Amino acid sequence: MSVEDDLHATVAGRLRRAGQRYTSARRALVDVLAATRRPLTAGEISDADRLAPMSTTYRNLAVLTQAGVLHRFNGVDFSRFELAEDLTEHHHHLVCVTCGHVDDFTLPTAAEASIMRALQTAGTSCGFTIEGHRLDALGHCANCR
Amino acid sequence: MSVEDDLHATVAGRLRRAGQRYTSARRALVDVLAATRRPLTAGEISDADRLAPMSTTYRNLAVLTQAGVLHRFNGVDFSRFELAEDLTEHHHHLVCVTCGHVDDFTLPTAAEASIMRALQTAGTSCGFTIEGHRLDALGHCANCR
DNA sequence: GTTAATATCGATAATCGTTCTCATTTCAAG
DNA sequence: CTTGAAATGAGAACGATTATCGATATTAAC
Repeated sequence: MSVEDDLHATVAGRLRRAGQRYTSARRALVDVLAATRRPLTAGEISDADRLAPMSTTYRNLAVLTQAGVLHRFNGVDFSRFELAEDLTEHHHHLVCVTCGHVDDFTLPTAAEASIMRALQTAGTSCGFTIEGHRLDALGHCANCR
Repeated sequence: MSVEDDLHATVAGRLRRAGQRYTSARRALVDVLAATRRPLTAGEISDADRLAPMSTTYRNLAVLTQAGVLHRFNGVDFSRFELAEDLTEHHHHLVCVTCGHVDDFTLPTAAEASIMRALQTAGTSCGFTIEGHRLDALGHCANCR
């Protein structure tokens, strides 16, 4: 069983649990995101997926997000989507403040652990239950420097 | 000179440098944000500012952001605005993924330093020049738990 | 102070990413 | 096959944000 089959099997399971079907349109959408190392906008996904209709793209993005397959985060301009972290690996984003380009990167597990410890401490003192975090590095990419 | 006067003097300077005036509407907007410990949406600011017209609120939010007085932050639902960090202090956000509420919190300086060190290392290997970071904790607030 | 030049205000229209509607098509089960 | 439920796709609707433009206020020069 290839790693792609493994991914699709996991996605199919999550959709089934959510009472949804794993149609070819949704499979194509997952393939697009699995082939990229950065979060994509709905327009980029529609383009990459042979210009699928926006209504279908948006609906399936919502379904897949609801089922825990995708993760949505809001940029300055558009929303972007990526595979949920437990389907890939925990990572962070390098955001170019000039052109808006986003790349992925990872931190050593020791750094991750110390961040989560610090957040737990701060969160409980504010009455929040911390479940995750979002750490973006802001700067300039090679093109915009 | 009170701390509020100091803030207003700094804001006036930045607007002047940007070729803009510090009008009473803009002063009122800064006062609203200075009196709050969390980023506010345009609607909240308009409400707090005696229901100022949305068009004026949005235009002044854009002007003040352009001048480096405010920082725009995209929450789960709407955009939110807060005073720029160099006018207050470096801090992070607790974001409730259910209701979208956002609170501020700070980390010990040791934790901040180790985060920046880790980001510098990761950034240079991707060709990015790192200038800052954005760390948000995601979870549930006291109401939504 | 007056005045002219210029920037801001505020009501409204326009924009645009996103969501909703609904008739048509696809899918899975019997 | 049939049949019923779910998904699709074209287009309308929505809503936060932005642009427009005449009225108003502020600044600077006299």
